[in-house]
Amino acid sequence: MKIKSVKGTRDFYPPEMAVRNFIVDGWKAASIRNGFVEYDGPIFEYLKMYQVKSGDEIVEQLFNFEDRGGRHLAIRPEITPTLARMVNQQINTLPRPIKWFSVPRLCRAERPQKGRLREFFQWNVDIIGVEDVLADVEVVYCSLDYLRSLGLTSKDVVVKISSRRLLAALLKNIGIPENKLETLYPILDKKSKIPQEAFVEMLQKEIDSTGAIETILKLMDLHSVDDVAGVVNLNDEATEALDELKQVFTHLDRMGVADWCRFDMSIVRGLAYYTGMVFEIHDAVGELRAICGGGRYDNLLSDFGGPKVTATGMGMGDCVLEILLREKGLLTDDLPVQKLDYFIACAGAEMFDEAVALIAKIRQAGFSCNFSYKTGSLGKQMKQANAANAAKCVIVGGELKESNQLVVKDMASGDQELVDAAAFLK
RNA sequence: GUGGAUGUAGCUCAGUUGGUUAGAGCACUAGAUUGUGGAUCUAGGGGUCGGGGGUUCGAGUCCCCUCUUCCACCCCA
Repeated sequence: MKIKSVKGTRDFYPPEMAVRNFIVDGWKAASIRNGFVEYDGPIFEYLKMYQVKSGDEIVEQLFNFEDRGGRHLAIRPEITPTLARMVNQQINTLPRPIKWFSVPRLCRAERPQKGRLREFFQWNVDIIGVEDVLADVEVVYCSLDYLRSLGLTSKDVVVKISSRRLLAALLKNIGIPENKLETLYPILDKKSKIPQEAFVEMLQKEIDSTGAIETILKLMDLHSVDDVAGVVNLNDEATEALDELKQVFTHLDRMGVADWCRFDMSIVRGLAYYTGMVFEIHDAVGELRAICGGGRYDNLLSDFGGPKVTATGMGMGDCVLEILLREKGLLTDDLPVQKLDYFIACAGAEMFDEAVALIAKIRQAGFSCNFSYKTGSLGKQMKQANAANAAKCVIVGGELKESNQLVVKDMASGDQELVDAAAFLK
């Protein structure tokens, strides 16, 4: 029976693995440049852990199962709950601030479509224990530092920034009752994804005051934090939240990434989990789903039974990123699969034993080394050396017996030289 | 979960109103080439035409079901 790969999964043959490593290695390097330390958790957790934050409807969207001990478990669809659990467990001994990153493999039981699969990798960076908005800014900066390192520019991607805190304060300011906020957030989040009329219609279902709707529409179109005060009279909470967000943009400017960023009140983010600054990074054209998203979540640790500790972070998936990089020509299919230091070619079967000894010696010296199992023609072995991406090819031939010498050939230049076997690798 | 499109070799695709033994390019393997790689030439392997059922003397081709992949919706942590 022929077994197929499972819906929404990918097989990473060496060329695909090279692409994955290219992306993941970049993520790790950027994390380290920005002072983050790596962590990881288990790939499955108690199902209950994901229900705490997202409710029962989440169960249908993740892979869950019961183990032989009757435990209800789920393959992780995100790593933030695991992070919260891990930090809570050792909150009293961990030095703060906690700046951690991870590149977990995640699974979600959703229907696959462009930029979304059932199994993927997601880069996460989080800062726990810093209340200052500088931490939020650092998370944004770190994401941009990575994207810039790939060759993307502020013409290719845009960071859309808003604040949950500001949004809540402004809505209350224009007479929206507190208990309406939760229903309004998902609607506002749709602003840029649906036609204007449909958006207004959805607002009308929830809000009676036409004045309030007009104000919301004006707010949604603003592109600068400085214009907010001109649309709404600010109460103390709104003023404070606005000052905080202005501070975010000031820091971004200091760090030299202000031209990548803009204020956009339609960035709300799905769940009620965020408490402060929120952001998404999109392709400039706006044709793909978000490359990256994140924000401040000050209540999550306490929601998971820990003390009240502030946190901010972001996640970036590999699927949309790969599509964008290909579109921009920053990812080619001929990415080098793997390099090899030495390939040993054996000129004549009678030299094979010496060749085998040499291979072991090279590997012991810490170099990568490969060879052909068949002592066919030398030309054939050179072909293999080439296919293996070898930097150098060592030919073991008559010279070894005649004068104890090896032929070392540089595969890139084609130059070759005779080297004393005793001095080789010394 | 809903809707639309799709499926022929590892990949990209031909395949006439239904008609003999289903083809090409690339890739792969071997040879030309037992002391020199990327090129060239020659040969070869590789297919239950996604799977199952039906119509027909006869199905890659027509019909039904199912699966996959892609796209959109729902959702997006």
